[in-house]
Amino acid sequence: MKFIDEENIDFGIMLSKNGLSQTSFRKKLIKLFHLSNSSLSIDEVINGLHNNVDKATVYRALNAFEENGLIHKVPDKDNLLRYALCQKECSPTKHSHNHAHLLCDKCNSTYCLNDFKIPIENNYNGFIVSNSKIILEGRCVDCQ
Amino acid sequence: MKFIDEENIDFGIMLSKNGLSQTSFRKKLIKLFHLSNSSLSIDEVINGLHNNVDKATVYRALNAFEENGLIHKVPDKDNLLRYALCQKECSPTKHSHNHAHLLCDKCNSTYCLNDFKIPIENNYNGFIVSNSKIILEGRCVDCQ
DNA sequence: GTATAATTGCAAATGATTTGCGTTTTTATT
DNA sequence: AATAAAAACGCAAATCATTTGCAATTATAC
Repeated sequence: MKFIDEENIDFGIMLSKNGLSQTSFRKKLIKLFHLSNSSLSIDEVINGLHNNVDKATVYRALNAFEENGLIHKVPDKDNLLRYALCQKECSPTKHSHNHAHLLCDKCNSTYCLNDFKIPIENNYNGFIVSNSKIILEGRCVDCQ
Repeated sequence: MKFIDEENIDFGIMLSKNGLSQTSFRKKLIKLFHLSNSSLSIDEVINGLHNNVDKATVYRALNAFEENGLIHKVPDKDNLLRYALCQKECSPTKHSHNHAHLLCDKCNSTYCLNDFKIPIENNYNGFIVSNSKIILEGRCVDCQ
């Protein structure tokens, strides 16, 4: 449950700020993510947008959103991509997702564990870490 | 670098112990993983097996190995699957990969951080965690 | 050894994601 | 607010990793 009043967000301006064109489709798309409190699969995105939308357009928009730091990808248990809003600290040039995702292996719901801080170093024996993906698989409350 | 003397391992018996048939192909395949100290992509597997092998057969064997707890899958930065040997504590019924993978985003080399113990709980607000995937992306020593 | 079950190899199917391209919408400029 | 340039859209077709069907071969169990 998010406690942001979505009514007060101007999604068009949000898109512009991130270097993306304001189209009615993309405004609906970014709003959909803000209304959802977990990640979305392609099909969930398409179902969430009542009107009939073209998958290629959705994929292109999702990739544009990702390249511009608005969303990021999370693979589910079958390695299919899901998409989730980025944290505030993301920017077009640097994605930082140093937080865990809880992924239900039954219903595929995803939740961000924003307060879960993993003690990750920058350097492991000379390997330089620039990004981390932590996925905790299991069962959500509804699926146990 | 692994310090196991691969000459002393009977890969046929290893397969049988894990409920897999001993075929000459599968013995070569499990040996290839033991000789490698990182994860392998499909193409790396096929190149590693001199003889010409059928991709479908490789995929089937890899899936069988995974179902029987010998290997597990790690997605690379493009979400393509790579395959890596399981730790000792894996069994056919339960995969436990509570360790991190270092994944070079240039050359796709993968390394296990076996001594990296992440403080993961069993339960986050009612979500029951049964498995964790931690992927640290960055640059390996050779690619910096 | 022989029968049953599993694996192999080949070709074809599947399914998610991407691409080409002509049309429409947005952005930047006057 | 008109217009030219750039980006996005929508449709169909292409791509590419992975899976599946099936007949032939090999392994396992009795």
